[in-house]
Amino acid sequence: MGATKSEHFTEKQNQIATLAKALGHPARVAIIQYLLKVDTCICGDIVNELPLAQPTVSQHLRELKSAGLIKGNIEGNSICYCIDETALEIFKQFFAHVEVGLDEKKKRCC
Amino acid sequence: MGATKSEHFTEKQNQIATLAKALGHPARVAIIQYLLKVDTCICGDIVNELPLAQPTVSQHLRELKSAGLIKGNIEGNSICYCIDETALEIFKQFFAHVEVGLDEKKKRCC
DNA sequence: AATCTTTATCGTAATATTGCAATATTAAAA
DNA sequence: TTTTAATATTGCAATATTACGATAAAGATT
Repeated sequence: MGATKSEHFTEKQNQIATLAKALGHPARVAIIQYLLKVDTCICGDIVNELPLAQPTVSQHLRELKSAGLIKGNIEGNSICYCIDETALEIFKQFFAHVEVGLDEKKKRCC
Repeated sequence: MGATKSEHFTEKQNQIATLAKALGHPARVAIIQYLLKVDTCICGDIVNELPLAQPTVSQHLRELKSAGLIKGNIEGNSICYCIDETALEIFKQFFAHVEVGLDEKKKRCC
């Protein structure tokens, strides 16, 4: 026990959950917001921006990357991280579905 | 160590992270989808729908509720759970900001 | 080549999450 | 009022996450 039973859920449900989970930490929200704000996106800048140690930030970046929310390009010495729009598209699509579902629900019980 | 350092982040960042974290499990995604699909929303139905034991589902419902994504109304013997649209509104707003941010970013490096 | 800079990885401690059996709670039904 | 039905809570084991110091890796600079 303790491990999520992903195999019992649909691929789509797991996909949304993975994306949401990746965004489920304030540091990772902050990273996404920072990447949106600045024009350049060097990893070191992110480390300086966040109130966390470098290895911790590196770990958060890896999680965002493995979830597909960001991508990283090696640029000489340093690494350039950017938002990956495809993941955001999936997210957006899910919320669009939610919206439609809510509109179609006539009977509101709560 | 081990605990998230929420105090170092903005209220907004923590709010988004909390919502995303609540959605960061396939069972909880499935619950939201189920609530959108059905007209009635009795807790027992959710338990039957999910491949998890009743206490586990109850726990997931509590997490969704404490994050503000759903609300529960006592209805006689049973409990009626529904989606709370205000939380979804916050989420939607965040993604709208992301969208704007992406559009304004001219320099794409990755 | 030696050093510096930048980022990743390892190891590990603290804490949180997931899942469920057992049990409690509360309201309906008999 | 006993029984049944529906949810919640407790307690606990397994696993995952968070954070960071120490260290590694790899390109840049001198």
